Amino acid sequence: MTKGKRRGRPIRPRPDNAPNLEDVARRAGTSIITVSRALRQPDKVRPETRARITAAVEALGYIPNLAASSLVSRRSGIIAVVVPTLGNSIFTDTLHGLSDGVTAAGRQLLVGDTGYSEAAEHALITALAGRRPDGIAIVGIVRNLRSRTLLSGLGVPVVETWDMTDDPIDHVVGFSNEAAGRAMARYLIDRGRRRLVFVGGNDLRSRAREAGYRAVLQEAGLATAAAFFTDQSPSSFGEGRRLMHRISTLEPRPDAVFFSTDVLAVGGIIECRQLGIDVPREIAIAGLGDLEIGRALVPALTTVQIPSYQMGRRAAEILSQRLAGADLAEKIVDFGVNIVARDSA
Amino acid sequence: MTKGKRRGRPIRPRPDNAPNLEDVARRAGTSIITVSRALRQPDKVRPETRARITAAVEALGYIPNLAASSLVSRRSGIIAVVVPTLGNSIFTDTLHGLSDGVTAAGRQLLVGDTGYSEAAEHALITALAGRRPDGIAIVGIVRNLRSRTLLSGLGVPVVETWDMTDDPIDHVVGFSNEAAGRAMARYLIDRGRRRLVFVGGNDLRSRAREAGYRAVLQEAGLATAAAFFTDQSPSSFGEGRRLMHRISTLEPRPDAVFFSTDVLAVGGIIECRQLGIDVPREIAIAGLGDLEIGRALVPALTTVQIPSYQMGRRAAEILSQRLAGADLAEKIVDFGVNIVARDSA
DNA sequence: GTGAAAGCGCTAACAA
DNA sequence: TTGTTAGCGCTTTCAC
Repeated sequence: MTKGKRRGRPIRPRPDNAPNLEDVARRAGTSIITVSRALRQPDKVRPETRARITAAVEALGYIPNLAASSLVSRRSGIIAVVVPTLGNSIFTDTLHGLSDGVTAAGRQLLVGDTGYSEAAEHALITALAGRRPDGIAIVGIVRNLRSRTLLSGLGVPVVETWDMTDDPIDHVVGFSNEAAGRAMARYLIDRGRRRLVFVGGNDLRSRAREAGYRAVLQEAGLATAAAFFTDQSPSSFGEGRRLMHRISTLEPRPDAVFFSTDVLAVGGIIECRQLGIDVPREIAIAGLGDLEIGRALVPALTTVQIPSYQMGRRAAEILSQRLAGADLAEKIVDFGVNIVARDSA
Repeated sequence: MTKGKRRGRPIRPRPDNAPNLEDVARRAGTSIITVSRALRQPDKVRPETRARITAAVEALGYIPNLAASSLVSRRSGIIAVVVPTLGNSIFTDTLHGLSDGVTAAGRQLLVGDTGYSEAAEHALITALAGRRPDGIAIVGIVRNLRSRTLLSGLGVPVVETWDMTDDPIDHVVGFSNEAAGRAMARYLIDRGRRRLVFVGGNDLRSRAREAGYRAVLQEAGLATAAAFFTDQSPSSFGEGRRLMHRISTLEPRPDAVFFSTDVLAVGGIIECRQLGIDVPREIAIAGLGDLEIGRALVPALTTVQIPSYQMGRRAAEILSQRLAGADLAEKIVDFGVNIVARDSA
């Protein structure tokens, strides 16, 4: 069969100048299926034939069209990734882990961000689903029921990350934000702090941290934590400074502040230093995320460690295993909560 | 023609349970082409027919297979993105801009990182090319000739970013790293500094900044800048502290340090504060990138502003315009170099 | 406004 | 080891 012309009426030549299997086959003096095999299962082709094919591929600069491949093989080699925002390195670290874990298997990342909007999330998932990804990774837990139904109906492995749930769509690799709040409250109370403040955002993760924090205070019979909120997302160092400034005027003055993110906490430390407040003697300051800046800062920031990169890495591994045919019993991976005690609290 | 069975010998039913156009058409009592049209050009289909189709789509949860679509239409709706690393927010900010600029047009981002390796870069570009992306955005200038040839042979618009060149593969949206180095050297000299140091990494961008910095020193007849290098990539706050510590022991002590990244510079400021060195009175400190932390820090960091998000945004716009048929004459977009004078220098 | 036929580039199944 | 045939799900072309 001649390229660009079949039984019926002649059609115009391919407008795409990219060579295809037929071009390579013709040049190598073999059939297209042999070329296809030489590329995918080289040992099934006689070395001699293979050499001619390799030369032809090289000469033509042939690059297989993966759209055609995925159409027929039903494997796209794509992992779809949904992120709340690409503007926060704490999430792109997870993306980084995914990338590292996925490229080893020759797969690629199709990425989209939702801007924390459920509507945008659903639209994004639908759009990504059109590519028939082999697997899906999501930063966050999907709350919207339609989205959950859509995802579980896709018939591909799904990993939710960055939070914990009893009832993942498929897999979850994360940690409990509530447990993080609890742990930090306990830590601060154990160090003798009694007038605790919480600072966070309005997103679900931050709210969960607050809930845990408050719960422990209540159990300990302490006054409910004063709480300060920011609408910024992602939060900023400057916002941390502003909030700390307001907190410093409270009467009686608090002796500990748990900022829901390291970024805010670092701002808090900077502001304390400006105000001449001794951290941690007068006020203990703690954050969450274990950003590198917290380690370099003086005083070094006490924080809840979040294995952002590792969660991505692990999610990628789970997807890879599932795609290799494994039937993982362990659907829930809880990285737990680990407080890094440093100087600020 | 019945689904899953044609003229020849019967074949097994489709193993993929996802509904296709034929399923929708059957349910809507029309033909597949009409369904296709109803989805892509709704006004070309009678409202009545369209309603039945919409209902069928809804009922079946039909999601078009974009692999099939891109195979035949030769438009994939994919923008391929090449990033040196996903571990540095300065680059993922560009990714963020790309995402925002690209999703408006209903396209998606296929992302890969190279780890700064030319070999990995070539492999990645090849892999991405297999998806037949509609456009390609690259963080950095592609140096490897084979990669450049490959990219220009793809027949799709390409935008390089984050650096400047006279000879882009197609388009470049960036700034001159050498000019950044020059500008900062001039700034420091104009402020009366005479013993200048450079601190940077080993990557090409950092080297270009250093070259510009040194050139101005030479023109001004000053002693060549002492230079300190880090192999870390991305650089860290801690590394900035360590390097600053070493610099503080130099005799005679320098009176200005230009760190090639804000991250290093912030570390430098922290270390100075620890050492009791007055910034900027004793030593001026400057960075590059205009990270938010530099604004919140005390003293606030003088830096070279890098419009990371905007470069991504602009790159996306250029790709969109090209894909809409525009033949842009302006191949080179230089964002220029803008020094943000704050307290540290 | 609607539809039939052809075919995008590739791989699965089977045959030689 | 190599080749033939069918067809993945969709859009393009052309006809009605």
